[in-house]
Amino acid sequence: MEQPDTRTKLLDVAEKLFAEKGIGATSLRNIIAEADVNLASIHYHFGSKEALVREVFARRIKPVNAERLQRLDKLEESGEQSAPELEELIRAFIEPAIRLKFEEPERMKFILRLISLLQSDGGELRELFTDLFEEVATRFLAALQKSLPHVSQAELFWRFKFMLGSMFMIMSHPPVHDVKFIETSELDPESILAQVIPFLVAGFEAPAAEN
Amino acid sequence: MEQPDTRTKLLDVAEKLFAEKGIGATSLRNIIAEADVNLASIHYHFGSKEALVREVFARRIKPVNAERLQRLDKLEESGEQSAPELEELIRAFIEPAIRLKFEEPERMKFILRLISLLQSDGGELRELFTDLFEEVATRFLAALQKSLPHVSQAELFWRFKFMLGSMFMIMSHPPVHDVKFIETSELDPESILAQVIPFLVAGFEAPAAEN
DNA sequence: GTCTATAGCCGGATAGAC
DNA sequence: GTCTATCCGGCTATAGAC
Repeated sequence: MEQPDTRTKLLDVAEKLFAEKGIGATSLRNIIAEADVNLASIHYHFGSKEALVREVFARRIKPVNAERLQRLDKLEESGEQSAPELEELIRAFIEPAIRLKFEEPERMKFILRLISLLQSDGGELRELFTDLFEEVATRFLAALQKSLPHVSQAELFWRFKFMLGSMFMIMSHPPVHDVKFIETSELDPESILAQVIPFLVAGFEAPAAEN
Repeated sequence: MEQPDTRTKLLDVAEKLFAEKGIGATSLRNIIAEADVNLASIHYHFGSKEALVREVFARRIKPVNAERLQRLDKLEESGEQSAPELEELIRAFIEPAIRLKFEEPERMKFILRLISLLQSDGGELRELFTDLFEEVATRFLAALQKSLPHVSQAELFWRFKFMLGSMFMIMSHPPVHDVKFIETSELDPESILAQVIPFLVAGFEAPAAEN
């Protein structure tokens, strides 16, 4: 059994604690206690708490976004002239995150909660969110526009945001202390995809508002 | 010009700073500095930081949820035997929050960002979220079920969560430091409702997944 | 690369005068 | 109800031995 090095252990523990307690509420001391390493090692490996936070996110998000772009590339290649199908686009965006969440729970169970936290953050974390997602958002918005030419740019923008909202709700499910007013339902990726994809396809295809 | 009392001033400033910097990152000292009151006054009026946080949320959320329930009551009365229309139900849920956000921006501009923060919180704040929303969620889920008898309970639950996700995205719009990859579009409540309602109606009515 | 020790600051909370 | 003064613990960061 390979022992993770200190740097990896720090990232793992930080990720877990950030997801459980929030970033601001997690101190470096909390992290080094649970990782069973020395306080100074965080500064040695990352330089500061802020740099640690950035690395916690980047380590997980970059591969997921790379997969999204790769799938988008494939869709755009194979279609060539005709625009990719809406459902395939949505799936290319949603599925990499969902599959990771449920199929590699040990690796991903914390970070996906954290991303929705990033989104609603009002502070400096927001900038990090933009850095990490700008390319994916731009490319997918353009592809969606080609598949839905009758939807105005403003509408498409909102529908894309609503899609993000649905994804964040999935990502932060189940709540750490489970919400009482709902029954926790199926948690395998297939069921969840089967729930969210038809919902989003119907939403994207909804008739335009007559503004 | 009526001067707000200390208690109100504290709630206002706390709300603003929580939304801007996050709750964990906002200290009581930040708050009393901007409110220009004494440090001890927070403990005098609220007892602790945690109690202040609870009150910041409750003050804003309770009236919105009361309005939602009132509108739901009316829909259920007037329909009597037949179930209320789906679009009306969605509107009764979404509209009170949206209208407040855009029509009373001074009063509501901070708290609505905060609520989406509550939702993605993994810690004790989650409990507060449940306390504040349990009744509304239960009542609306039941009403939606009656209007959509062919949708299974599990599906309805997810679609309800997706609706919350869309609402949170609206609430946290625009991001404090605006995201670069999107153009900020229309910000009046009518346009936004005209975007979100058709999206959600279509999503709720989407054909069931063939699991 | 890892550790101890500590600097120096900021946090929430409270006692007690007014 | 408001204020000052203060307790005491936790925080990030760094210096310097090994």
